[in-house]
Amino acid sequence: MSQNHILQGEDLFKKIISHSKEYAFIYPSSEIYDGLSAVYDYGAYGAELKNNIRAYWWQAMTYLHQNIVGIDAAIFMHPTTWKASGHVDAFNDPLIDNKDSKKRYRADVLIEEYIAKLQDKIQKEIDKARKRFENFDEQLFRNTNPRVKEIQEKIHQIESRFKKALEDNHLDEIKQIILDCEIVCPVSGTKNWTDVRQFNLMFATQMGSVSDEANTIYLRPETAQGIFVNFLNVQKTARMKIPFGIAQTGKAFRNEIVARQFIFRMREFEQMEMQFFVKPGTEMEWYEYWKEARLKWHLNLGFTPDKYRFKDHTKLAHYANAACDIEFQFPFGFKELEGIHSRTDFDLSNHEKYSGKKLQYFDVEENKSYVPYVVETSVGLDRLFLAILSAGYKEEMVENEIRTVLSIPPALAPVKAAVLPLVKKDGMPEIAEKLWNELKYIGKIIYDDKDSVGRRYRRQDAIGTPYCITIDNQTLQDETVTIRHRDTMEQIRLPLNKVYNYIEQNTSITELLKKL
RNA sequence: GCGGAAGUAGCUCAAUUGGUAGAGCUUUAGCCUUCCAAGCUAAAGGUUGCGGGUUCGAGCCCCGUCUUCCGCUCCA
Repeated sequence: MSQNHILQGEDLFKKIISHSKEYAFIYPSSEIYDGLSAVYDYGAYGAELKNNIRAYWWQAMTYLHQNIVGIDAAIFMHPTTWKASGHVDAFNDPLIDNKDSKKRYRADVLIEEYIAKLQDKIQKEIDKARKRFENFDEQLFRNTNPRVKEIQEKIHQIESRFKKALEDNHLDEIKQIILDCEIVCPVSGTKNWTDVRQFNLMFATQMGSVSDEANTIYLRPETAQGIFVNFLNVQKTARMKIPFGIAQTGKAFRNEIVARQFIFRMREFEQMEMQFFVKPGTEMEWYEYWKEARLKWHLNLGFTPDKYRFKDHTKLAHYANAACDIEFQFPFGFKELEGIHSRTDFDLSNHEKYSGKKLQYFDVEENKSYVPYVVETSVGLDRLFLAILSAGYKEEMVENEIRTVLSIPPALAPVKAAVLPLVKKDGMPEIAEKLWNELKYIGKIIYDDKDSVGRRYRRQDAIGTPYCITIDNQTLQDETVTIRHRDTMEQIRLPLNKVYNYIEQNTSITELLKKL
C-alpha cells in the first residue's frame, strides 16, 4: 500500500523549484544570460495552469455575478494617476544603512526623529521654567530664553535644509544633515553610515522620443488604478447600478528592494483584482461579504482548510479603513495570498481632486450624488500558482518506488487527459489517435506511445494530468477503454463513446464553479 | 543592501594533494513488451554561471561579477 512521504519546509520548496523547471512549468527569465533577478518565465504546462487559474477567477467574478463586469486597462497610465493614488510619495523612500549594525533606516525618519528629540528638549526647558515662575508666559519664554532660542533656531535650520534637499532630490545633502546632526544608529550607536539611496518602487520609462522629466511614465505598480480611472466609463456604458464591481487581471510591476522566494515576490507579476463600489456606510457589510466569498472560492479548490487563514492588518495603509489578508501555508510559512481591503473613497476622491472631473454616482433611491466607497479583493496570480503547486506536490511510496504526483484540481490541470495505446501494435495507436482527435476540443490532451505504460502514467502524474485513457486488447473487442485516476491510481472501464463526456465533465471549470 | 551557503549535462550529484570532466535518472531512435518509472542496443547532452589572476597545468587556489536559497531589512 502507499505511504505518504512527508515533505515540508525548505526541502519541499527546493523540490518544487526544480520540479517546476524539469516539468516545463517555470524557468528563470533569460537563463542563458544567467537569468534576471526575480523574473521568471512560464513554460508549456505552467502557461496552461496559469491560464486555467485566471479563467477560474474571471468566470467566478464576471459570470456568476450580474453586477460585476471585467475590463482590461493598459499598463501605461497618465503620470498624474500615481500622484493621485499616493504611489509617487509613498513609493519613494530615501534609505540609509548603518555599516556596523547592518540595520537599514529611512533617512527622512531618522532626521524627523532627531527634530522630535530637539523639540522634547525645548519642552523640558519650558516645563522647568513653568515650575519656577508664577504667571508663566510660554510664548514670551520661547521668544526670549537664549537656550530655547538656540535649539529652535537649530530645528529651523535643519528643517529648511531637509526640505530643500528632499525637493531637489539631493541625497548627499540628506546624508550630510545626518552627519552634521551627529545622528547615531539606535542599535550600534555609531555614525558609520552608507550613502543615502533612493528606492523608487515604480519602474519608470519615457514615452515619446524626447527623454525629459515631463515624459516620464510608470509601469503600473497595481492594476487597481486602471479600474478607478474607468469607474464612470464602466458605470455609464455598461449600465451598472451600485453596488457593482469591476474585475481585471493583468501585469503589475514593482522594483522591490529584495525580491525573493521563487515566484512569490517577483518584480513583474500578475494581479487579479476586483473593485466593488458601494454606498458609503455599507462598506463594512460588503467587506465581510467578500471576505467570506473569497475564502470560499479558495476552499473550493479542494485543498485542506487548515492551509488558509485570515490575518487582519493592524497597521492600515493610507487608503484603508479595514484590511485583511487571506494567508496560505506556503513551504516557507503562512504568507499573503489575497488581500481584501476597504479602501473608502480615497482613490475616487483623489482622482476627482487631481483630474478636476466629478467621479460620483447618482443614487436614484437617495436622490443624491456621492463618491462610492470601495471594497477591493486582490489576488496574486503567481502566488496562487505557487500555492497550488505546493499544496499539490506529493511524493508517495508505491512498491518501494517514489511516485511524484501533482495532485491539483482537475479543472485547473494543464493537461486534461493523456491517451495511451497499451502497446504500439495491433491497431491500438490508430484508435488512440482517433480518440485524441475527438478529445482535443476539451483542452490540452497528450498522446503518448513511448515506453511502458507504467512509465507513461508516472510522467502524467508529475505534471498533474488527472486522467489517463488506455487503449488495450479489450478495446479491440468491445470498444471500451480504461480510465486511470491520478490520485488513486484506480481504473474504471468505459465505452469509447462515453469518454468525451466523462473527461469534459470532470475537468471543466464550469463544473468547478457550480460547486461554489 | 548586509551576512551565510551554493552554482559541474534537462534533474540529482561525483571528480584523491591542483594533473585526461564522470555516474544515475531523464531525453531521442530502435528492439522486446498486454497496466503502474521493467529489460536490451545505440545516440544526444559541458568553454565546470561569467570575466580576470596565480600556475608547466585550475572544476578545485585568489579577485571581481551574475544568479539562487537562508537570515536580517523592505513589502504602500
